Amino acid sequence: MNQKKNEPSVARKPRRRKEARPAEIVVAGIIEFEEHGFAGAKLSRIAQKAGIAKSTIYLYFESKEALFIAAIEEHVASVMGESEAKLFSEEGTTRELLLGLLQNMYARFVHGEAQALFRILLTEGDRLPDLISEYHALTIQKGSTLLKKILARGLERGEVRPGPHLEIPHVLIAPAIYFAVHKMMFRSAQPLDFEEYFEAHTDVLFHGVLTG
Amino acid sequence: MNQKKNEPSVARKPRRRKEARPAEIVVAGIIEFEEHGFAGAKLSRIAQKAGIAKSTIYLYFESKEALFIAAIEEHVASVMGESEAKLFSEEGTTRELLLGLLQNMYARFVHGEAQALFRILLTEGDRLPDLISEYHALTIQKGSTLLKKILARGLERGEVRPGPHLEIPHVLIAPAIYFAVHKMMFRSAQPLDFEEYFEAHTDVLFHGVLTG
DNA sequence: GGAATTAATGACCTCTGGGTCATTAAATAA
DNA sequence: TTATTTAATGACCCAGAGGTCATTAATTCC
Repeated sequence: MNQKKNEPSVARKPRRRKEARPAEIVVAGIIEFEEHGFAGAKLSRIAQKAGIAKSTIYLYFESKEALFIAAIEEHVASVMGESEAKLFSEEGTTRELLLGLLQNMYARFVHGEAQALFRILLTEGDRLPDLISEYHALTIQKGSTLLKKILARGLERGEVRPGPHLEIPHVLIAPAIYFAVHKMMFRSAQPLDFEEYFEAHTDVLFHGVLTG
Repeated sequence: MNQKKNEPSVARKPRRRKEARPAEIVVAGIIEFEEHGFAGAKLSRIAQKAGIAKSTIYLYFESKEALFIAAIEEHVASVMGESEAKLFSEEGTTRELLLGLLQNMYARFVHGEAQALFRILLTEGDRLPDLISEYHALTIQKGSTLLKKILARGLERGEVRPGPHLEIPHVLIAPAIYFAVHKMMFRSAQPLDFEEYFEAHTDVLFHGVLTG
């Protein structure tokens, strides 16, 4: 059973790691999956990005699909984790609370790492219904719940006018998502100026839902 | 040079077409590309959808990439073609004009065929800068120009308040795009109710930019 | 220092999928 | 009816990518 193939040759440079490897592979994987999608991603390129051999990936992940899922899962957790509890601080005017929420959203989806994740899930989400649900819960669900609270509080304080937006707050943050989408599609063709856009968004939003 | 391979066998059913074929292949291709992206799309599956053999595709298209580009180009033209000139009819209140524009947008991007195209370009646009530019010109560019006109007219008539939205009208139609994106990602998880959403959108929009 | 362990490797296997081509049969011409 | 043209086919080719495995060398254990 022992044929004499695999005569390896000389000179390799295998310094050890171990705990670090999986994370490195995941990082390289995220980049590759974001650039090429699942089908277009190549394990050889991921390995290259991570500075290892292709076969090394299989020491830590069972398959391309397994790596994909692990990578997305970790990214969902790490990117969407913290920093939402303090947003609803009960202090400040409704205007200030909304402004803080929007700044947070733009920071995440337009400037931050969440954009890559957003793009991957938008593209490849059909194969990952569970992750989509989790992502939905961590972003849209959580965000709109928070928004509803802010609006309800504002209504009590007389700062927010009544209307259907109290139940469908998505409409209010939609321009932020639109900006992210626009950036993904048209960043080469015709980029939007962020400062102007942000001002237009808040301006319309405030005039649209605030009293006075 | 004449080896005796390809001993074909019996019984096929090749009734003729000819002018119809390319269009059929394009339709099957659009569906396949929308479902699986460029890299994930299989010519065998496209052929199957079109009811022909895989090799028949090569009678009409040079390669997978050529088919892809031809398919997208045709779809951009056919889906985005007509029906925008009459939107700005100079008659009616600003409110009515805006309402008409929004209904048109939702009809295209949420209910109509433009959604598939939108998804493909969002996913695969990086490889097609020219098509992206064309698409941008036909949709965003044209739409925002029209919106600016409506708003400018409204400003003159005293129906629209001044503000940064006059220059960045994207903010006003963003919720429609958001709805389409939400539908693409979360249609299984948590679909939005269209009627409610549309009402919230128009309500916030009108309060946000109209006077009185 | 030597043996056992194990992180890492690259040659190799296999199969899928884009692409080619000789052959077939329906349509058309003669 | 026969010959010619051509739309269509399926067998085939082959590169590339996912995945496997015997081998290697750094590390650890004694």
